[in-house]
Amino acid sequence: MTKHDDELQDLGRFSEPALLIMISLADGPKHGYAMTEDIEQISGQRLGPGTLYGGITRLEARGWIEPLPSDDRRRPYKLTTSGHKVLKHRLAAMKAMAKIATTRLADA
Amino acid sequence: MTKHDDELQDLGRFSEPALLIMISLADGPKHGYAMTEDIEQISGQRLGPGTLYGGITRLEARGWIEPLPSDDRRRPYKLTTSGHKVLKHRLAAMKAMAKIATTRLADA
DNA sequence: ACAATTGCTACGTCTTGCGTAGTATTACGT
DNA sequence: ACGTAATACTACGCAAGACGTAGCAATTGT
Repeated sequence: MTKHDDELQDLGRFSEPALLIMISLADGPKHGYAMTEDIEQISGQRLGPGTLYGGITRLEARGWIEPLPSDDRRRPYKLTTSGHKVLKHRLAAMKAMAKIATTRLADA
Repeated sequence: MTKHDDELQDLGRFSEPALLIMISLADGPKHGYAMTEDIEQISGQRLGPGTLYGGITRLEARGWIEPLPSDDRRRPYKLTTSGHKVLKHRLAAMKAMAKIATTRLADA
């Protein structure tokens, strides 16, 4: 497996919160609190601070998101190029899985 | 929120492994080892025994899958009615999220 | 008979999820 | 101007899940 594939393959535990955070940033840069509200809008679930900022920290450590220079107490983040690529890849996999699964449920 | 909604909403950490296991069973009953291979086929990732049987145990505890009478040393499981419903709901949510996210990535 | 595969159990550890508490700042109503 | 609510985080800690390793019995293939 190439190094390139490693990055796309090595998703670790690509958890729900981390995914939601990245999707939230797909829109454009946002700070934590804005993500909470955006995620609540699109998914119906509100992440507590522990979940949210924990996820943000891990995503930053992986290089999938990065902080932008902040003027005030807000800490905005954006998707990195790498993060963008990973998200895209992940979404394609999700769609493929959902399609297979739906067919299976329907046939059974 | 009604009790019915609770069941659909309270997904806990509806993790990747647990989802894969349920999708694998959407096909029809399978035992653990067969799930491993099926999951590898459809998702490209092979779950180790710790991940797999841990997930199975938790899904059974939640009442989303249940064991079938076994003739030999294999332990087959099937989706319960509740599990079927939860999976269906979950897939719909996944698709909706994937759609939103894809649009966001494309527009940005 | 021997090796490989099947099928699972039983751990232990590391990572995540997630709730709570706390703090400081801004916005809003009265 | 004052109090309250909302904004925006940090820090902490427990619980649950992910995941690897080791081990073992039964079955299959050569």
